[in-house]
Amino acid sequence: MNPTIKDVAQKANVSIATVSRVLHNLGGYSDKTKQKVDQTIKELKYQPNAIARGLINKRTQTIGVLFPDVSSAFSSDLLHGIDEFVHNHNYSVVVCNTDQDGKRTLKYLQLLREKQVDGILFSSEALKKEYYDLLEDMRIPVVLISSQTDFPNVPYVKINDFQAAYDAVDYLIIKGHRRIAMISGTRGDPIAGTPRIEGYRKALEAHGIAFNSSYLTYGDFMYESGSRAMKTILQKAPEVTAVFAASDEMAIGALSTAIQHGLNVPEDISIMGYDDLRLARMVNPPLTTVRQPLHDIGMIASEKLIHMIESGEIAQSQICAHSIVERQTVRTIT
Amino acid sequence: MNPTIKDVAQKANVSIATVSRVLHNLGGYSDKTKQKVDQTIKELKYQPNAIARGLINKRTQTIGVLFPDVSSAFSSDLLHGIDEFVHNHNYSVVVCNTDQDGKRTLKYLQLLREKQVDGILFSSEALKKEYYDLLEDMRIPVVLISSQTDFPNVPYVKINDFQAAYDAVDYLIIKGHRRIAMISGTRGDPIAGTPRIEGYRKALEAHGIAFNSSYLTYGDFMYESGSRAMKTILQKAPEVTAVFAASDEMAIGALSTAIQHGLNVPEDISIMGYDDLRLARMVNPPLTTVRQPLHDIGMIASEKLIHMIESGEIAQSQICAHSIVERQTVRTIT
DNA sequence: CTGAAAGCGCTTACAG
DNA sequence: CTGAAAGCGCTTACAG
Repeated sequence: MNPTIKDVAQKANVSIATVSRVLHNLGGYSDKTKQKVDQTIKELKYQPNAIARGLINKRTQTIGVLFPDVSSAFSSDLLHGIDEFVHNHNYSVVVCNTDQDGKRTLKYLQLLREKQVDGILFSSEALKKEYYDLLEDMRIPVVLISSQTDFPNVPYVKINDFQAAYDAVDYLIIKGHRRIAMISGTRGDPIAGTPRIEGYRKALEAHGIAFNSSYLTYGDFMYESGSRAMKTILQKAPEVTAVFAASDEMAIGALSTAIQHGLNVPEDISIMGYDDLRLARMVNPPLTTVRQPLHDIGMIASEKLIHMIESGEIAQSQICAHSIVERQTVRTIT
Repeated sequence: MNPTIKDVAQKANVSIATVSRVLHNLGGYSDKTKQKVDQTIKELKYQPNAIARGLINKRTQTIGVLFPDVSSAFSSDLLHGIDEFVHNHNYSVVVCNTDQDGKRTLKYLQLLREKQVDGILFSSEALKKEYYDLLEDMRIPVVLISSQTDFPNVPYVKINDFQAAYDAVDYLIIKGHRRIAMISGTRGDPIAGTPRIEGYRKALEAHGIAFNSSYLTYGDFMYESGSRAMKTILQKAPEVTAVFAASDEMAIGALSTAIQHGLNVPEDISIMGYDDLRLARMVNPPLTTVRQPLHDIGMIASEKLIHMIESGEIAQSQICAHSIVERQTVRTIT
């Protein structure tokens, strides 16, 4: 078996207490003992057992991360930021893929509790009362990512979805578009759905453009749904000059469909996305979109969570800045 | 604090040994005690502490996963398969992003050792002696994903890279192409580099086409490098009718560059990728590519690892089937 | 059918 | 400066 603290204590002729002390630079030992201990640690290739340590410290130095879909580009950008920050601060991350399935979410929350994670990052899903209650019970900090809640003590980090959508549509209008369709995300989604629709409507309104309900379609944020929505738009509202999609994936689905229907983008129709995934730069033409700084959001959320873990204080929610990234899918109408 | 086994024992008027027994359905207690215990567990909302359990069982029910880049589409497809299998078998996964940096790899391996993971999934990187030695020391099973090794007792799961590249180029040749360029991955990469180049060369050879060294360029698997390589090809070898890239990202980079240079794909130039990421379907035109079943590879590797953990046996390596996915970036030359 | 006790590998007062 | 001992929350022989 791997050597334990006992083994090094024996070999170095000291007590395990002393070994523990030099391990943690706690002082209270002579230089000579320190050297002896350090050396036997090396000889034995001793590495402390984090599990034993966790049991006694009631800290596992690990945080749990819940994603609705780990394999989405959205999640992986976030995960990258999270992983970076978390590892640099001596924590590890265990990931759970909830598959936007309420049952699994609850199951995973329980699992994370058993594994005694020190905190939880909860992404892209509304925090149901059921979850909140369990979380309360667990007495560990949580921070929400790209989501929002009114429950006390659970901070979130996200962009202002209303404003971002507003700005996107405003941008389109300023470019001369007036007949603008929207491909929204999941109908009724309180975070990434409704507020973005509101932004769309208010931007139209601010420019005196009447809202046309046949210009509003729904998808589920994924590529295929963007394709489908675009077909509907092309069929029912061919006069539209621009479409704003509530996710890059849907925008790209719309792009493909437009091209397959023989349209040129942006000459015949303009398309604008939402997210600025790595994807957005890769398609042809490169997608104009509103950027969520996902990597940063992941880092900031991690920072807040770790701060809460270590200080016991409640972190403030944070609204990150979005921006419009101009590429080549929107044309100016004169 | 959360209730412990002691709390339920007290409240149920039994010993902790008995609680533990009913927890594990070990038998050796009356129906009445079982009921009493079950009920107090519910009342107290008791959940066992996996850390304490791990300490004594020397099993943490968690596996470590090392990726060179968690945020790549490649890794996330893999991760999805891994997460699915692993959670269904009562394990959790902690992910580590090595950033293709040897130092971090070693550091993470050590971290995973401290955290006492039961096994490790090591992805997309060559297993250096240094890593192997440490892994030996740790005495836990490892399986390699999309990689390969001669070290004993470490199985891998991947596709046959030589054959897959061969088949891709063979496909292109059968479609009538003879002047075929290749955008290889990292020069000297023993897994995803050299074998794919060999496949390219052998396929040409088998059809009596001379290898032209100016048709072979190098990238690093990423989008930007594919763009750059394509520029070189367009400039130095404009007579080329098809390009085979060793990753979808590079293929898509090449695609974008071709289009930006005013070429039509596949009319003016054909492009073929490698991987079949979700991306491949999303671009325009949709990318013809060689498919690696990444989700399945993730699941199979997880299955092998867990089998090794639980049985102590060494799993067999496995070569998964690749296939050619015909989409719209390759034309037939007659 | 049930409980007392040892022990997993650590940390941390406490005493000297 | 150093060590003996208790204890973290469990599991598992062992004894009855």
